[in-house]
Amino acid sequence: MAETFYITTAISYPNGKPHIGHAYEAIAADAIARFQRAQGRDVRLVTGTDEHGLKMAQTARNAGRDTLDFATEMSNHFREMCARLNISIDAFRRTTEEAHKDTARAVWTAMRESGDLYLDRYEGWYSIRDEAFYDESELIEGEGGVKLSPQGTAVEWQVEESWFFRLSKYRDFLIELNETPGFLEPESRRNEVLGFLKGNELRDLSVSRTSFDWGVDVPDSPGHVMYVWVDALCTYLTGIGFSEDRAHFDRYWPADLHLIGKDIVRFHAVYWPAFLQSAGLPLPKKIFGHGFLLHRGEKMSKSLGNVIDPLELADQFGVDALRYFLLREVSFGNDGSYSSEAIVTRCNAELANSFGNLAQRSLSMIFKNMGGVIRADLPVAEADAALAKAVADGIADLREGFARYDFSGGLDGWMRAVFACNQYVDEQAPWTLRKTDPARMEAVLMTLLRVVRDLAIALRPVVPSSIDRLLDQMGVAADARDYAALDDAGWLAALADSGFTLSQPVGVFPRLEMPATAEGE
RNA sequence: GGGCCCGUAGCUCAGUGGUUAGAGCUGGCCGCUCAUAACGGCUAGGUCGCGGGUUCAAAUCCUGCCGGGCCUACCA
Repeated sequence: MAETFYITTAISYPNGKPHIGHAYEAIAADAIARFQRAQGRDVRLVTGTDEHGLKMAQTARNAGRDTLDFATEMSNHFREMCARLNISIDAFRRTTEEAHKDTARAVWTAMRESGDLYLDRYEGWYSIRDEAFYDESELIEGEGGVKLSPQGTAVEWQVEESWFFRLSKYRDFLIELNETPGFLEPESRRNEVLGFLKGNELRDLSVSRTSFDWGVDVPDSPGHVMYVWVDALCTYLTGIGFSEDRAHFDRYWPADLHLIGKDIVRFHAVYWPAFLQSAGLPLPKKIFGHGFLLHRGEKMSKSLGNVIDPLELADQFGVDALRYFLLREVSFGNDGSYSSEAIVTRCNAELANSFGNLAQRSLSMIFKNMGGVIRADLPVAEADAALAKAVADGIADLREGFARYDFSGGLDGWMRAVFACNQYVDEQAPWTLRKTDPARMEAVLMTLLRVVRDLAIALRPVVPSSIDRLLDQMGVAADARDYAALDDAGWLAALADSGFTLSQPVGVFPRLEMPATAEGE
């Protein structure tokens, strides 16, 4: 049986439509999932929405809506985004599902049985907006001496009974865990978490609320609902059938990767492992906190009016162009910047001009000069072997890069291979060979067919639907497009024997129009 | 207040002690014409944020400062 690979995105709080950050994370997760499938792994990709909490209940009430109805509508925006962006999710789970509540309760009960939960009183300044308590010292002063949270939201003094989790008990465990190479990446995030863990006595965590009821009921504790993070993080367990299909769960847990934004690293690298350890469950193998996308170098915010709907970008430039751009342009783990011009420039230069045109010119020459006939029996010249080597090296670079979540680096290696192909076309000049040495021309064109096919297969996790349209035209079988196919030296002979011939090719990476006026200034 | 990360060509970035600091894009020149006015070659362009220091040698190590981002704290 194939080795498994379980990856999750963050579980989004759907208090608005998904923004480009959600799209970015989903696309990265999907590229990883498709890459691992291409490597032969048995992959599960899970995402979902975290729909509990006072904010959701209040927003629904203010809109005069039933809370669950409202949450469903908002959640569907996220589900639709995944569909639109071609995110190959195996499950989309909502925290409002009964199966998920069963998961969260089971984890709670296990933590309680470990003696890590106790009932106490929580008093403090509470911000409804942030759903968080703040220490007196954290508050800032607003106009007229009003106390505000560090985020500038209103706070009120609240006293409530609360369950607490003995986080303090896990400090040494968490330090050791986060010091483990590879557990938390990138390095800068790991430094931060270790600084937090080593620099402070960990306070026990308040993990239940009594001030509202829109949440998962705490077992045997009427009036309490679970704290957001106990609830939401358990979605990673729900997603592979924790409370529905234990064999399936056991096959995929622990997760190979929780892909998250840098803003929620602490919940994943500190609270989550402590919860799991307490509940007697294995820990995820890796947490990766990616950076944020900036619009023209500026943070997105509603007040700046530069919030861009990712689906509009997908409509304007195409899903695959958006996917390619985000993975290629941004150094994964760092913040990145995007703009319409950057998308158009990058995609035109690399997808349309360099690779798309390479494919198009190669297939077109085979169609016109060989009648589209495939031949695998032609002699291989030194230049052909050298090109094959260059392409194999570029693909190896891509695979090594992607295995480390270095997408931009991996794609850089892939591009070098594309450049080598275009140089080869120029040097061999098959349009000249057509008159001087037609047999050699055929060998050159078949060499190009081979390398285009390999480059396409390598890139497929990034731009799957475009590549499939290309490989369809090339007669490459739908079940021979993973990385194992790269090692199949006999594919061209098999294709030739099948009698397949190329038709007039149709380009799959069109040049993009530069917007007349820059978007979202 | 403490800590972490970043600041390298117009743009996006690589380069963490050692020859004249690199790549792609953009600009200029030349070539080619199979191809999506695409491709190839050549070329231009940098006080490596700023100032000190260590070293035979620093973009690379140390220190101070400036700018940006982030984490954190019973600063008043």
